[in-house]
Amino acid sequence: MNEDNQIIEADLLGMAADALYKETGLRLVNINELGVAEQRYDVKLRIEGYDDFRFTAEVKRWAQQTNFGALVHEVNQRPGKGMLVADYVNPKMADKLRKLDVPFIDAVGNAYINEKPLYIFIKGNKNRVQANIIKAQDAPATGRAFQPTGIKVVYVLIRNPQLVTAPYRDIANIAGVALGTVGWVINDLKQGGYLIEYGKKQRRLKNKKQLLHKWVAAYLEKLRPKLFLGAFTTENEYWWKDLDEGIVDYKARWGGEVAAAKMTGHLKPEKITIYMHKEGGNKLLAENRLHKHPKGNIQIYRTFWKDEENWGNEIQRFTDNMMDCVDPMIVYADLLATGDPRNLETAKIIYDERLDEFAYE
DNA sequence: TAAGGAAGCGACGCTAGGTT
DNA sequence: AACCTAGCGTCGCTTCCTTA
Repeated sequence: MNEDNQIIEADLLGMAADALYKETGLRLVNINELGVAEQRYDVKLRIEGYDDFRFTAEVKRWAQQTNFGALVHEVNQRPGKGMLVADYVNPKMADKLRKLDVPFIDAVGNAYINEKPLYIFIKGNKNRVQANIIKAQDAPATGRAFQPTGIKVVYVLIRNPQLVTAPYRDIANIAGVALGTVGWVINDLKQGGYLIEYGKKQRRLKNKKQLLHKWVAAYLEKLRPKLFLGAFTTENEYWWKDLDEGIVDYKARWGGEVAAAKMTGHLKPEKITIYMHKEGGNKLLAENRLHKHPKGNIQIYRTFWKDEENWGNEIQRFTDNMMDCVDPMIVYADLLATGDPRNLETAKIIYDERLDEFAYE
């Protein structure tokens, strides 16, 4: 509801820093302002006196409610050393985070920081009323529009404006979700001010820019982690260049940096992101000698959209004939998720060139 | 009859509490 | 401290009902 998330997150950051100071006497200061493209994604921190300790914060309300794996994934994807800044980290979570060596601080003084001479581990501080104030301001994302299935629906609605007025059954069909889901999503969008109804059975998206940003955040948090198949590696460093458009033969597409490079020419891809359909996946892995490796630079995700052929002709207008790349919306999200400065720069370009204009009312 | 809404159900994931 | 387990809430599906 309240989309002043930046403010709330800044508050949360401040509260957590204060709490850490009270517990340890260490000051955490913000040395970097907002991120790119209105989406605040990250803030850098350092501990005063130890100039070397820099973290990139992942500010997270409702840390308890979010998927733990996704959370760790997100924090680890921050550039440099990621740090979770949360409203409240319960003891269980604290242990798990420490095990995985994920630094965190929360608003009630729990913390884990393990950097060379410095070792801090505080857990068990209770969730106080103060933290609850933040909670009270907006309920957790319990609305259906930004849940995994809702994200699918919103995606096809944004990409296919005519579809907004189509019968629920059609929307459900194209988005690949159940009929019952569509009503929930539409109502949630209405309530959030992202959709209006007029005349008889007419609907229209509203506030599309903000919707897009919300979609990106929700996509990264709720849906993409579920699509993640794993990290892979291969001997030939430039296999992806050789493959290029041939990737469509495997029913797969480039995402992230490769897609961004193709769209803007502003990037030399280091991490390779692929979205692949169920069919053709094994062939893709085998014929290109990709094998699983925890540190591999090839990130593979499942596609969440249905085959484009079923979408009708309207969709082609939006894909810009880049049939070997995923939608710019997804590329944009992929880039933001890395947090890498050059990627953020490129994300901005993609936003300006391919997303901003369509998002106008 | 076509379309949206509601009920009910199962699957899943998280939490708290107990046990080893 | 690490591991189970039961309990509970949420999500999303299918099916049925209501309304124009």
